[in-house]
Amino acid sequence: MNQKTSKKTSSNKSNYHHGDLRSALINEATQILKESGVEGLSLRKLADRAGVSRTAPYHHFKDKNQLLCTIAEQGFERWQSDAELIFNRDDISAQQKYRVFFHGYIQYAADNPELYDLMFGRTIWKQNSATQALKDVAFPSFQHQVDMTKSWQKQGIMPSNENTLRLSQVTWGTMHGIARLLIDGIYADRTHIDEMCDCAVNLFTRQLSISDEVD
Amino acid sequence: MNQKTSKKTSSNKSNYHHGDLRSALINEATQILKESGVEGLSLRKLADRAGVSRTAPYHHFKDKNQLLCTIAEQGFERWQSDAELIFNRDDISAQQKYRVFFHGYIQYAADNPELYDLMFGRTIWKQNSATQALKDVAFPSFQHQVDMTKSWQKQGIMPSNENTLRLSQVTWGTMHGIARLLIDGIYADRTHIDEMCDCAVNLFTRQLSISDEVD
DNA sequence: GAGTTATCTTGACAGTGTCAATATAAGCTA
DNA sequence: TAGCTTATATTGACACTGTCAAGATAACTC
Repeated sequence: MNQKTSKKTSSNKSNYHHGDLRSALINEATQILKESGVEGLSLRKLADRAGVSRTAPYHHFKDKNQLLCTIAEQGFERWQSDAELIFNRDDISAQQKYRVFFHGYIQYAADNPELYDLMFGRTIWKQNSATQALKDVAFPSFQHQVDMTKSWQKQGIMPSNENTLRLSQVTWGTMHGIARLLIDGIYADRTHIDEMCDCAVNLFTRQLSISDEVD
Repeated sequence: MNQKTSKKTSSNKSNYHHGDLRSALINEATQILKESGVEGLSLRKLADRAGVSRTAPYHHFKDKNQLLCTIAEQGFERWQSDAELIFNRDDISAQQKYRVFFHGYIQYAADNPELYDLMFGRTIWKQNSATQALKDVAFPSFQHQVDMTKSWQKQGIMPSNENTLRLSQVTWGTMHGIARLLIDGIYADRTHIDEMCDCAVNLFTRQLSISDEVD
């Protein structure tokens, strides 16, 4: 399929109007992002790929930031549905669930490095440029992590003597840190991801049977 | 001091040659970085601030990346000397040293957010653009973390049943993750830094007196 | 069929990194 | 001191970037 001619069924009168430019832009942008990161995603290249002029995207997104936020939104939604699947499993113990969740988080980041960078990176958050729509998806996702931590503490999987908020910040921080070191190219070797995750989970959940029994 | 006139003692014949442009550029660039991050650091603005033409910096740095690597180098050197001070203390126990080290790491990141981002961020590492000089400072710094972990295990501060490399990756990952969440604007509230650090240190070093005694 | 609105276009501007060609002056050698 | 070499700085240019303003086109509404 080439861009200029087959917008609508090829013999159509005109393609001055694209028809479904907004979603075409999102798809194309997600693709470019995957290929070359935020740095490689320019609106002009994007417009070109979609077969429209440079400024056409501005009729669907206020600016580049708004487009990026929209893509990040989708990233959160996808991760959240992945996580749901894990939490809803009833074939494994709660402790195993935590382990799978941890692995799943890192795997999601490793599988979608550029998307993860967009979701949690400074491009959006540092300059405080998250749209309301993005916040509405992201904040509950953060909160969910806290809720789950509380539940893991209650179930005796995590130490109950630590403050829940601090504990969830630390455990999330660990996942985030490992993810970042991986996707930013500092841990080059990805074959040890699983071992790293296991090690972390061991540290957070070990020895509970000895000294941190549920009350 | 203003830029154009007081390059050399003010009544000097000419200022076609700056005299010490290289270090002037590094200083000015470090300042701009601190104020507005990598995104806000342009070579043209930098040259302007230093009172030279746009392309003058290219006689001292091959390109923008090389300048950034030089600044990152200094960041590693400064952190390393900070860390040395901690490790050389003999007024506190080894376990307390680890706690101070952890807090110190996060504090360094929080105090120099943009520098930390440059040192450990994707700008340099993701595109594999670190200069040899930078690698020569950074890699030993990473390795040092592993060596210290081994020593902490031997001293019974950290669990000795975990693989040293994995353990150091996880503990470093945790520090890095907390640092990143802070400097990228995701943990807005910095008043809880100390509590977070304490929580993490507790998790990594707790209960050793019970079940993980040194052999 | 006329008018409104959504969509898309070209033109323009200021900003970026970086190359090539040129100018200046400092340093070295004879 | 004169002349040559080399380090340093300059202007001009190019290809990019995000984004605004003004105008063209076509779809939707009455």
